[in-house]
Amino acid sequence: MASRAKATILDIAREAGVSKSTVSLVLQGSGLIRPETALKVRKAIEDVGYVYNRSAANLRKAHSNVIGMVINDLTNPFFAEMAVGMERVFQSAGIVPFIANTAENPVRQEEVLKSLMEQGVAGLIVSPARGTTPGAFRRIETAGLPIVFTMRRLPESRIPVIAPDNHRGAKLATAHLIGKGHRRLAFFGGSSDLVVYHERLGGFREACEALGIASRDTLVVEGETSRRGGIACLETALAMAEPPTAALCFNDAVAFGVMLALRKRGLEPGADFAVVGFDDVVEAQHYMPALTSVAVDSAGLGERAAHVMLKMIQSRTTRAEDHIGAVNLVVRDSCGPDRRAGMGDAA
Amino acid sequence: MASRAKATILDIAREAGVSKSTVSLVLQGSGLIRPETALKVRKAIEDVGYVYNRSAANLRKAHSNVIGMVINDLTNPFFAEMAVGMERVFQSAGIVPFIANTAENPVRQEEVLKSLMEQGVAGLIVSPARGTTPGAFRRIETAGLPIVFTMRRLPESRIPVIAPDNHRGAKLATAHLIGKGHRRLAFFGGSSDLVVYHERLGGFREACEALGIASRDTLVVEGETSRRGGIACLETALAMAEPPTAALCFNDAVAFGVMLALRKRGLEPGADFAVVGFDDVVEAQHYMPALTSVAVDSAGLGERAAHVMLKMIQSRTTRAEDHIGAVNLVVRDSCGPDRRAGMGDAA
DNA sequence: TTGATTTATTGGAACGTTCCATTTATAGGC
DNA sequence: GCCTATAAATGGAACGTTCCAATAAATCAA
Repeated sequence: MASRAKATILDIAREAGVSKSTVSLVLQGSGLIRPETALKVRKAIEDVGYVYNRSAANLRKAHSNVIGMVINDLTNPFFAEMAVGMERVFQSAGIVPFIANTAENPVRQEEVLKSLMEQGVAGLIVSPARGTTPGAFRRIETAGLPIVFTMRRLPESRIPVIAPDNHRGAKLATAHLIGKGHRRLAFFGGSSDLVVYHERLGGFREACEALGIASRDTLVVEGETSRRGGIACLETALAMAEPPTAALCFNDAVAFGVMLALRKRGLEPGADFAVVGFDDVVEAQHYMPALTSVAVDSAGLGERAAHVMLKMIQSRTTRAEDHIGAVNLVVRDSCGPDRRAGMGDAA
Repeated sequence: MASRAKATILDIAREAGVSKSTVSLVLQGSGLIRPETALKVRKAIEDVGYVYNRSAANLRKAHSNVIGMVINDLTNPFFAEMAVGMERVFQSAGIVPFIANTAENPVRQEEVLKSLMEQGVAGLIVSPARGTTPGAFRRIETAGLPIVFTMRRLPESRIPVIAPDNHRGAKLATAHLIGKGHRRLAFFGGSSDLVVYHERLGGFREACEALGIASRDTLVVEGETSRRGGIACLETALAMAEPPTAALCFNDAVAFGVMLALRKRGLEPGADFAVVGFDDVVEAQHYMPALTSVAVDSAGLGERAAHVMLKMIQSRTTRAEDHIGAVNLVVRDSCGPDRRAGMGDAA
């Protein structure tokens, strides 16, 4: 055990009675080597317990076969689903994605990006942490390293983005709520330092306006994008003089929180208060009641991001088109009609 | 932009008018350098847009500051929670963990491990994929690379394991069920190629035996460790002549599936059929009804695994003690008394 | 046979760091 | 002023690959 000084290609060469260059060629699967020689070498590789040293190789070769995937919140199942989509396409391209979590912390993100770059990754797929400064990716851009954003974009950045059509999704969901008869609507969760927030809120507002809901009848409550945030939003909203009867939530986690808080107050989500989520994570359909949500096809976005990255690497460019993924509203059981319309409120 | 030929410490040296050795020293934060010189160098580093090349450094230095974390199912929130725990301790040690997903695929696992090793990681924390062959980690062991398993162990391996006390957890949960008056019990989900499965099932059996449940009154249904698996298990069980009235599930995902399937049949989880989960993921407390589950402290296990790894790296050993984490049963609302047994207890 | 071609193999010079052994500059003691 | 001790900076040899240019061996055309 504690095997002394790890084996190098020179050890293999000695063992197999060939030159180091031959070994190198075999390792790269070159067709130039006579099959019997290759076999001999491969045997020697086994015998000495050799581990390829990519650091050494990277010193000469331009780039590695690893790409970094930087995610802002690993505990959000949404990102796990996206990661799985990416992995599917990278795997078939012989690329190994390494995932790193920033936990929404820009400082941590800085460290992670630095580490990934030092490691010599071939490209970066990033879902930026909240509060990322515009200059945070300058380094990477000047290094000419391919990078694509997923889900979130930065205010004024030329980096390509793969994201769902947030604006349309929010419009769809809001129209659904209004169609159910709701007249006092809320938008729950998220915060204005996120571009996505503005997109979704924009869709919400546009639908309200188009369908004749006065802006004084809309309520916007910022908050954490988590269950806890949802709970807080609902509390705030119900404390108002004329509380809303329905809410579009920034994402499913917030929606789950809202439903939880409703239950705690003895209100039935869906019947007493309508709620729509965003993202349509797998749990959405298993909740009680099942959550109506805007499906964004997370795995599909992941695949798309991976494809774009692959293309950028191959064509050694750092430019690419944005990609706005289609969305659709999945109607389940969390939005009944407005009950109070007509008869004051019961709560 | 597109700055060709990336800058090296030689470029910095030229820019700052010092030698490459000096630059290297500054990079490592050596106290040997005069502060003004260091400042000058640091400025030059900024100016040329330098990116540290860890590959080159690794060629001389023994090991890097990255450790690999290989996970068998990223979409299981349990692992995300564990990952977060690990990250907490690694971060403060200046180590960046790279996460890779194997999706329960031993072949993929092989690739991932290879890639991580080539990358020159300082250590590996692995939750092995189902169906991993005993020899899969031979390579890593002979290379003298520190490795620890989490959650799962391999049949006959000397690699240290960080895992919860599965046996005790299952016993606790089963005793709880029996205490509620249930006499026909099931164990749902998991499969016998997992050591964990035998541990949990063993605890279940031991409790049954100790508390006077005949083994013909117990039912064991293997199945996927997912919601889907849970649904299937329940269907199978209810199709029996004398179906069980309560089940211990292999993990929370299975339990969620069971509850879902119960609802679909018009049965109320908790009242009509008792179910207890394993792992106590965050969703457990938010479910309807809230799920009684064996809490294993996932984040704590992650932290512990990280600490063990850190110690192994520092003491450059490849040995470490196993660590069996404490468990406790969190009683919520998913297990009522057995209704069919006359009247059982009043709780 | 001889030279030309093709097929296999090989030595050596990079790649960008680290680190040891030196050198050079600075300060102190007398 | 000289010698010594300390502080600061430096050159050069690794580290384990890749890749080019060169060589050696085998094949072929004449």
